[in-house]
Amino acid sequence: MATKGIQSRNRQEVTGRILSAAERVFAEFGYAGASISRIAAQAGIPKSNVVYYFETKELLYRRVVGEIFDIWRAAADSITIDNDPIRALGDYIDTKLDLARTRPYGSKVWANEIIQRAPIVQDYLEDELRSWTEDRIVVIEAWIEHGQIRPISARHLLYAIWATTQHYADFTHQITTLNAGVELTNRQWDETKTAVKDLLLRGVEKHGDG
Amino acid sequence: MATKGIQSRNRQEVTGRILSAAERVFAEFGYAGASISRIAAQAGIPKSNVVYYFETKELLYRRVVGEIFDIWRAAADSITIDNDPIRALGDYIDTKLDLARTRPYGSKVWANEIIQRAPIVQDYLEDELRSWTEDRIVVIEAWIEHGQIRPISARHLLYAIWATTQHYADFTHQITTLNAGVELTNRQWDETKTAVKDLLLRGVEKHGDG
DNA sequence: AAAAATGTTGACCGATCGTGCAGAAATCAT
DNA sequence: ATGATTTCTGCACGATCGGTCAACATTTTT
Repeated sequence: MATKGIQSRNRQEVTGRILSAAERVFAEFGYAGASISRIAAQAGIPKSNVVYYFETKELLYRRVVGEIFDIWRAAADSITIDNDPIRALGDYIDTKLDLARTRPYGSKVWANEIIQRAPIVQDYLEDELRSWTEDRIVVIEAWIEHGQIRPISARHLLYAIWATTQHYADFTHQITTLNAGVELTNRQWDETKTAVKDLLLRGVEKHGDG
Repeated sequence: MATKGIQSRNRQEVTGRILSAAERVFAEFGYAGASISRIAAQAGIPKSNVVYYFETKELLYRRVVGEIFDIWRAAADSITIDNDPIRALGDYIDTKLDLARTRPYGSKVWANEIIQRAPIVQDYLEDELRSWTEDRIVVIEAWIEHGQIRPISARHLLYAIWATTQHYADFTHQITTLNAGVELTNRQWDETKTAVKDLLLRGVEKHGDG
């Protein structure tokens, strides 16, 4: 009774491989350019097997987008009214830059989807992202009212953090090319974290040249 | 002898309509998802006519990417060693945000291409973008040496400016959705310019709370 | 006015797409 | 061991893709 049997175990393993392959292929070819057969080849199984587990290309795609959305949402757990603003925002930037490095394909899928006007996941934007964003803005504006940070635009601060952190995922190829064609080293990723926080949070801190 | 005749006039008009339609369709569907017939329909001409003027989908695409690349390059004319740093960078941000508003499709095409690892325009990156970027970094580092700005990372400052300004083009749909579903007004675009410069240039200025 | 060059268009080709489906293979329940 | 259930796979379909081509229309050149 402890296990669910070999079939269930395989089901989870195969669907996991499909999702991972799909995230990569959707990122590298876009929704229209990603074919089910390419995803299947990337996962090492026949095309029909992908359809068996996810029914349609669109349903598979929604699962991929939903995963990255949930991960990003969890990354902002530090933004609460009781936390220190600079530390909370710094942690958020660090976490998002870590995700830019470890899950670049997910970020690219999201970027592709938004660029193309969210034809598939518009409901995510209107239901979950909108309320989520408003909640964070309330927290940041409370920090301002309490005199903990400078009176900047909370909304545009969030947008700037999203833009900058996701840039290091979505534009990895451009950054690598401008880095003599080699991927960023551990040290360079640390420098990136420091530089991004330095640039963005200077404009937030109360005392300019602390 | 003053004119080139009716044919030349039409040639320019038709190719212009095709390029404009292609920029939009490539942005909204990605390279693979953009079909020649859809571009033709957007331009109001038959598919064969698009092929007649641009031969292949790839050549048409390269023309579209080349256009936006040239426009962006010109936007950074203000970044020279003789200009005041804060004013020069502020002008650059203003100009790029204007372009985000007036040429959002071009920005999206570029984003799509880089996300997909520049399969078509890798030579642009290695030849033109690389040297162009190094030149701007030299200017910013000279400003630092002359004590005109704080010693920030010139490279990451450039990346932050690119990321943030292009975010308002590439993620227009997300921003609109988070703006109660209506496009940004003139006033909101002005607020955006102010907020972006406030956030990014605070970290650059020599005297923190001027 | 005739010839040449340029522009325009629909028909067509082989390839690939998403997906439906029948049946084989493997696993589970009894 | 046997039947039920789940998993897996090859094949076939209509649609669409990028691109070719020959026929036709218009403009330019002679």
